[in-house]
Amino acid sequence: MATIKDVAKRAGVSYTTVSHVINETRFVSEDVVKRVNKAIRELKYRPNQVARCLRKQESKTIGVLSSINVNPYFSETLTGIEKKAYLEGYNIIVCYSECNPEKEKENIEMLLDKGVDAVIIHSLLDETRIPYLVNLEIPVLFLQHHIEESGMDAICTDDFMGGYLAAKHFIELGHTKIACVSAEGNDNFSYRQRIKGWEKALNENGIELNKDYIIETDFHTHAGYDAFIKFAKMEVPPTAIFFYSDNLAIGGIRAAADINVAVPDQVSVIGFDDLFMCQYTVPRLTTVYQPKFSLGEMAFARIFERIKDRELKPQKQLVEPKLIIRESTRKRA
Amino acid sequence: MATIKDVAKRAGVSYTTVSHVINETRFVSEDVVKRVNKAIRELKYRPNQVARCLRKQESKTIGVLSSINVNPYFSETLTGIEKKAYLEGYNIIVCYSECNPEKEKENIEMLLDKGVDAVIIHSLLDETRIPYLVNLEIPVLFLQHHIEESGMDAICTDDFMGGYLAAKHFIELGHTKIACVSAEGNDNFSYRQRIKGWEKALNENGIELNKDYIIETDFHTHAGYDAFIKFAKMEVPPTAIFFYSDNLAIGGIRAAADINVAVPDQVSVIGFDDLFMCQYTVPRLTTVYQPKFSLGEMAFARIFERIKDRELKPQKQLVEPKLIIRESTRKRA
DNA sequence: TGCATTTAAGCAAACGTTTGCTTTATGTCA
DNA sequence: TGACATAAAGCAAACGTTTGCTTAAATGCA
Repeated sequence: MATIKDVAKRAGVSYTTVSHVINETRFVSEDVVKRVNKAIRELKYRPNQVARCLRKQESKTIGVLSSINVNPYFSETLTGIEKKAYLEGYNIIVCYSECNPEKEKENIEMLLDKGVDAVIIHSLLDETRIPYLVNLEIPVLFLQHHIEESGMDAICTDDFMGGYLAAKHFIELGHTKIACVSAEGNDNFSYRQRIKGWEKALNENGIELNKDYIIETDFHTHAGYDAFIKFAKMEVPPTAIFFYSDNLAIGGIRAAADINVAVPDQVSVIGFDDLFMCQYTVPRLTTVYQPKFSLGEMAFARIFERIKDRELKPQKQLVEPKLIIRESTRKRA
Repeated sequence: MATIKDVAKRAGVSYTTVSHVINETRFVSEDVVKRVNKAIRELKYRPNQVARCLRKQESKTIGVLSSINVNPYFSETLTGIEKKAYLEGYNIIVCYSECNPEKEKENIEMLLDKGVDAVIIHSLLDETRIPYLVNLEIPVLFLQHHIEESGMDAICTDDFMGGYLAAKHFIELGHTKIACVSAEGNDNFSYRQRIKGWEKALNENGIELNKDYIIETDFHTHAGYDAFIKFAKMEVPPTAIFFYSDNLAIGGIRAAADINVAVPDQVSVIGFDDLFMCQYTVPRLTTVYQPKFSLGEMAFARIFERIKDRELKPQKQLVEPKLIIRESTRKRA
């Protein structure tokens, strides 16, 4: 591989000048610019980013830490981040914490060692693990997670609104026995918000929250399957079920088919995310849409701003979710 | 951030010695080792990987180039790569070519500029774009793609066998009007193999290949939907359809539901990949399983071998697929 | 004791850039 | 013509490591 010195030699100038030609950091006479560019072309020279990074202390690389990758939801967001990053000449290093605090911490350290310019955290980490994040010297942005007063950026779907919309839709359809399947309980920031919005809609309409109608479980599709069956077997089963994610809801409607419960005739179902797959399930899934791809794009756009202007104050951006009505919900019989 | 010089000063030794302590590259007296390690702990020193990379010409980072990320199949493979990489202290930079030759090339160049130690290509790139890959000085490995004589490693599912298994299953169930929905025609290496295996099974059983029973389309779920309807509307519709991917097959069975064609009673359906989702569709999808996660793990393991021993000759590894029989296939009525 | 050998650790160049400071050549003006 | 300003480009340090070569001290042996 040719270096800047090879280019300089071939063009008959100092390598300082070559550097200035490449970066357009000071005036160079037309004639010299031409010679340098010619040499660059002839040698197929490309600046070594590692050396540049060492000298400039910026790597044009950002780290993305996800918890896992099983849910297509994560990939779509990642795609949004990557797309925007590419346009600005940035690369992304992805790590999966697998919800393991040890791996999470190690990953963050690896990212810092590699000199990433910023980190996007798209991980359901619980709050005890924040301290070592707060005083990194690089910008940190949380996706779908927000920690008050943490001094970090956050971009989140308005989960409260999402939960509210789901419950309200059920109520408008005449349902009162409304259940909910969540992932992961208290650690889960999104869930807490959704359930609050949910409760609000119930309260506004004088429907009491029945604790038996809430199942907390994990985020695997099969957990949705099991939860549905549990509800169906209750003495007074709910007539409407809100699943924390489409992934869970898909398990739910599959369970319904297996035990001959008709969705939506007997039970209405709402999911969350609007995965692509919702358009292909039987029945097609009513769900709360969140703009996964855009969330990724926004995340990069924001972190890029912060990289360029280190004085910017952290902020929180909320993105509006939208109810998408398909075939899995219906007026109560 | 503390540097190696800070550590050296604090421990009262030269920074050469600190380096040797860290890397265990030469004997250092017990006493000095202790002092150095103490200083490292006290300063929370971590070696700067950028500087190390510049000097050693190895980055402990590999590049992964995917075409896109819409199919969960990609994420699962990526997860396998990441997991193995993490265990060896490697990070991965992911890029998406979006099937755009320009972006693909740019991405490869960016990866090289960043000094990645190897590249895994998980992209359906067509063969015209190979030349600039063959003489990179770093190992290159193709996932699910193989180019004869290219001098590059490859790890592939035995697509020929996969196609063969699918067709044979249909034949054993008594089907003779057997159709096929593929993605992307001739550029697609996997597809060509699958269709060959497919043909072989047909030939062995004296069934002629009916060109009208082959639809070539793209890889989107909706393309599977449309293809199913096209087949259903034929004068003599097929009684069995093999979809190039589960993603397409899922579209297909959704179409069946919409036009009241019973799967599997009227038409049997087989997919390919064994996506997680196959267990939750209605009906559950019979499919050709390929070990997506393991493929990722194998890919990293192999590329790691090649990084460590640059004399290794490129090789091709074939992974056996497996037919998973669920509910979408049945004996011909 | 004196010389050769071994042991432990330091010196400084190198990796490929960027950038503050300096130099050289040219032009301007009284 | 001489003093000074300006234009264009070069020099060399710095980024934080690794590593070949060297040095100083300690040891072995006659």
